[in-house]
Amino acid sequence: MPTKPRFRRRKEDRPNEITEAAFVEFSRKGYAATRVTDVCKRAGVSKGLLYLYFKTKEDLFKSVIRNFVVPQVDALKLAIESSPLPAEAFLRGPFLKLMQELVNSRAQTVIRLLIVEGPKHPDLTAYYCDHVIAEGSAVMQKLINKGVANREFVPSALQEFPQLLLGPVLISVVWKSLFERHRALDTDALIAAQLDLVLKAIKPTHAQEVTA
Amino acid sequence: MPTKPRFRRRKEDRPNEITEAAFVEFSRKGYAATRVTDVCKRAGVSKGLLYLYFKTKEDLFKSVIRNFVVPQVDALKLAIESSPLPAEAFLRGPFLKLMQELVNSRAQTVIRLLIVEGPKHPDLTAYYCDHVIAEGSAVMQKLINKGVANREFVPSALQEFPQLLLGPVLISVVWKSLFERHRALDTDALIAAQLDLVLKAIKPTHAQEVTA
Amino acid sequence: MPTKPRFRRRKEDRPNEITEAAFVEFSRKGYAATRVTDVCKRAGVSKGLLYLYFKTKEDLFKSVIRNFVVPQVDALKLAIESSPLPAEAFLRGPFLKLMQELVNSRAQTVIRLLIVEGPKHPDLTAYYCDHVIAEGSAVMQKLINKGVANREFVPSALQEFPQLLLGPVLISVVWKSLFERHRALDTDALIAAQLDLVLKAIKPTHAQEVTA
Amino acid sequence: MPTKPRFRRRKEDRPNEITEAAFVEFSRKGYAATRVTDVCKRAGVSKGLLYLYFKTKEDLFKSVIRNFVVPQVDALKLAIESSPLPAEAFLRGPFLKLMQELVNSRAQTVIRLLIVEGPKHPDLTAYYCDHVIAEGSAVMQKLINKGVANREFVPSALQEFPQLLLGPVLISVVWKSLFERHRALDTDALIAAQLDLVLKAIKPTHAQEVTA
DNA sequence: TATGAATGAGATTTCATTCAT
DNA sequence: TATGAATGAAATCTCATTCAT
Repeated sequence: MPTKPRFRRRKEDRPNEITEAAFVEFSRKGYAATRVTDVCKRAGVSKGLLYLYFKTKEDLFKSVIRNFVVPQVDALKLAIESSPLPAEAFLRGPFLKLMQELVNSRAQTVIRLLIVEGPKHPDLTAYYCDHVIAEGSAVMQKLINKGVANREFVPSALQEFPQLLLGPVLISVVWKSLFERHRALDTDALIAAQLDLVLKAIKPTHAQEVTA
Repeated sequence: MPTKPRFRRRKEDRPNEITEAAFVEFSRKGYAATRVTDVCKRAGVSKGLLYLYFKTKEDLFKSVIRNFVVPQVDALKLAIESSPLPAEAFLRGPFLKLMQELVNSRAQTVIRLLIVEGPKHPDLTAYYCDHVIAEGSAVMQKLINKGVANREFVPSALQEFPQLLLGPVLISVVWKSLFERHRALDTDALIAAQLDLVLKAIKPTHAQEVTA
Repeated sequence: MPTKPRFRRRKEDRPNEITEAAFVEFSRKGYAATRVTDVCKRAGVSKGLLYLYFKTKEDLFKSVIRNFVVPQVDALKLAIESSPLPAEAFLRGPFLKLMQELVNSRAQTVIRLLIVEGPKHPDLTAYYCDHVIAEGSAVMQKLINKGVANREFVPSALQEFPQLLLGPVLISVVWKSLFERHRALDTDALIAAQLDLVLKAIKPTHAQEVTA
Repeated sequence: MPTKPRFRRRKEDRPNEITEAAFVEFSRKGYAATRVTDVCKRAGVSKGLLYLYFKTKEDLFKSVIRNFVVPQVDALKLAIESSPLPAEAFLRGPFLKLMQELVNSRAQTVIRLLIVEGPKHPDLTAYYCDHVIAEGSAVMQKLINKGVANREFVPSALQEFPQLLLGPVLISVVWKSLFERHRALDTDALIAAQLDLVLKAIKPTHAQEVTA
């Protein structure tokens, strides 16, 4: 068997391979504690090559965030917009599942990294704000509004603050990274509970139905 | 013998002064980016002295967290236990105010620091878990249960997951540190909205009351 | 067989093209701060090709020096030897002009590079010493001596140190690279002044002429 | 005998010790090729300490230049201004000696370093221009003018370009660093020759004296 | 010939921690 | 107690050079 070739020459794949490795390292140790060398080792690449594709460590970090964030939001948008289900059914079905999965996905890492490093990178948070927060909120808002229009829901503050649905997701993510080893939390149940409470609050009561 | 000269600080104050200075520095730059020297400068103390009281930078960090966390929880416990108000009135009154204040208090900093550094310090998160999470949850749970016992509230998942009330607090804290400069968020309204929705969900409806 | 296509450069030109590009880069940033990559870019050539012609960066440097130095000296030699003018007329005419031009020519760059890198490359300075210094001095010496023989000039230390004529050239070169932006210097006048003073010193005075 | 103490605690001397060491290293290898580590080793100091006193390597370099330049110029100024000698006697005596010594002094190194690094550090050359070039020229100019006023000298371009006297000094410095090992040059004689020629040119001739 | 992706040694700089005073 | 000069390990980043293609 031949020795490992020193050169591999795969220009197109390299940036992704490196970003992937960086994601893993960052998610384990956080940005500051991750050494560029470790990323290189994981990617099976020399330091020089990493710096060929990413001007600085910070650059690499931004690339990690951007790479893993956009697909998620797009998936959500697509799911909501293409679904024929009525609002409540959609929320209790695909939407709940998506939120529950978020907690165990890479989103967890990205959220933690953002919380940590965000304040130092205004351009990154601006990007995130526009592409994730704004679009995500808009899409959820549209869904709630559709329900109100349908008479599935009564008007409520949720129309203004659709992100309330994500409160337990954030709690879960933080919990998992901090307390999971000390105390279990059934994040699926937590997220479902919030959805349930909120739906109970915004669904017309019998009295209202009668009145209407 | 004369009294101690006033310009000479009493040594017992030193650790607190240092912790206080460290809090400020950590909250501005985060743990990794804070230099011990800066903490010393702010505290008006030499490096040697700091290392007399705190074995390592990490040690200092833990002290910061512990110092600012316990009083908060104690205040909450006291407020809940000593209040004569019925559950809903308490939630809509003092409790809401307390949650809203949390967002602008030092809690914000502590939460961010914990998220960042927590994973590296299991003992710290264990401590936090026991003293803040567990006690805080217990106290909120007792409050909800009291409301249920009173027939103010119907049974709900909130009894199992009282932390759902804090979802919007966490959202607010994260928002403030990341997105505030790009997009405003009325955190008071957000927190109030969640409380309102949840109360709507767990208060007996007319129908239920009649039935019951 | 058809003629070689014109868009394909003939390989014999490549080394010169590279040396030319290197000259430009070296003269802008100095040897150490010039990256081989930049030379390649300027020459429109890949790194591999550069290293085909020049074993190392140092090698390239030496080639630059040699390439631009020899023609200059040859021009001077030719000018002096083929000129029918008497010594003073030659000095005040073509020689002065040549010196003045030197300051703005590539010689400036070469001199700076030599001063910087020379000490590290004894073989290069040896080459330079033999081909530029020795020959240049000899040629100027011959000129002065001719003037003395003619009775245009009286004997003087200039016969031993003809390089004194170049003092202001060196001053000008250094000045231009260091101080020009802060303080202007009329280098043409400076060089002319030295020539004038020296000629005044070595031309026979009336008294001497009479005596003689 | 005890082991070498790790700490020496000589705050006041350190910057000078380090600058001195840096001077030696820079003068041997030039700025770019000198490693900070080498300077530290020579100074018997850790890298951290060097960076306590000098923010960057460049900073250290500037300090080297400034430290060795000012005393020289001050010495020249003092010598000229306090001397009772007539102009020619001063030039042939103390001034000649000073120029000759310059070649073998640290000035040689400083000049080489300046030529090499100057173009990259406009602030440094500005400083040098003001403190060395301007003041040096002014002081030489005053000397020449005094001689003209005295009728020791006739008016000449030397009044405008006193730096012509330094031409052979520059030649000598460059020669020593580049060609000395290949070909000897009697720099003392070279400098004296220039002075002699120039004086011959600017002293009144017999004819002129008679006429006048 | 010709390319340019890939290497890796080595440079500068930072900062938590120590300890002579 | 109290100081802050001094340490040195370790991190990021650069660039001359190589070699599979």
